[in-house]
Amino acid sequence: MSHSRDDCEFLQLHPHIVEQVQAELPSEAEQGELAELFRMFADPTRLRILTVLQVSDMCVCHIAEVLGMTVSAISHQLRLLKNARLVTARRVGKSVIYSLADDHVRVMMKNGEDHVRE
Amino acid sequence: MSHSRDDCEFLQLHPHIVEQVQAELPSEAEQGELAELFRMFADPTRLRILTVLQVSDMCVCHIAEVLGMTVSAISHQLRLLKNARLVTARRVGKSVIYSLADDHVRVMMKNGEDHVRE
DNA sequence: CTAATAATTGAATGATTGTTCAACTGTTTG
DNA sequence: CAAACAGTTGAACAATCATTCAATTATTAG
Repeated sequence: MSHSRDDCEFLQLHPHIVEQVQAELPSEAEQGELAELFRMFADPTRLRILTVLQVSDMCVCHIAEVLGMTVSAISHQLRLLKNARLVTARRVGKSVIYSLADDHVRVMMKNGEDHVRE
Repeated sequence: MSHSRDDCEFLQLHPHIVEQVQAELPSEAEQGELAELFRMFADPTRLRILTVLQVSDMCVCHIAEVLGMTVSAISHQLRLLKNARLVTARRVGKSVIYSLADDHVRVMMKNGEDHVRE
């Protein structure tokens, strides 16, 4: 590190602020989980899948058709969304129908949209 | 594509569902902006920076110290957060003090935390 | 049982990205 | 002015990741 701790003059005026703030921070494990959750919404394809499922439950085949992508690509992303408990799957005959896991997903997306609209 | 549109029997029962759902979807530009917003929260370091700034405005030097990372690494991430209008910067002497841009950031994070806690 | 449809999976590939390092710009102090 | 501090920036590197392709599982129809 070219900047070591003692380089900062400001720190000498507030010698305890670093420890104080550190004490208030959530654990790294919690932050990691939170980052993983946001990461699910951070990819355009996953976001579009979630948007589609807000309109209607759908089989993989339909989702792929709506988004103009391969079934394989969609299936890979659905697996991530399912592992993150953002969607659930139920089998109906040969098809597997995916749904949003709960309303929290809608809230998260609505919140993001509000911020984008400034 | 190994699965073409006409392969799906379900589609023949609901021939217009794809077009109906497509018509309700937001534009790709909107979805892209939304994904970019979520991407800012999707990295542990950026998330920790935002958490630190929730406790107190801080100079780059302090943030680096609290998180145990180099000033350079923090500065790179702060640039992304500033471009996304999630933080603002003001110069005070030799230091640059960073702050959360607005309360929307807090809302977004609180929402994510609620979902992580199930 | 065989053929066809629906979906999943693993490996490979190309693109993106977070951190490091070194060089650089601003600001203050002597 | 020169020296020191605070922060920024660009290139390079390693790691992560989304998509493709091919092979495979599961279900249904003939």
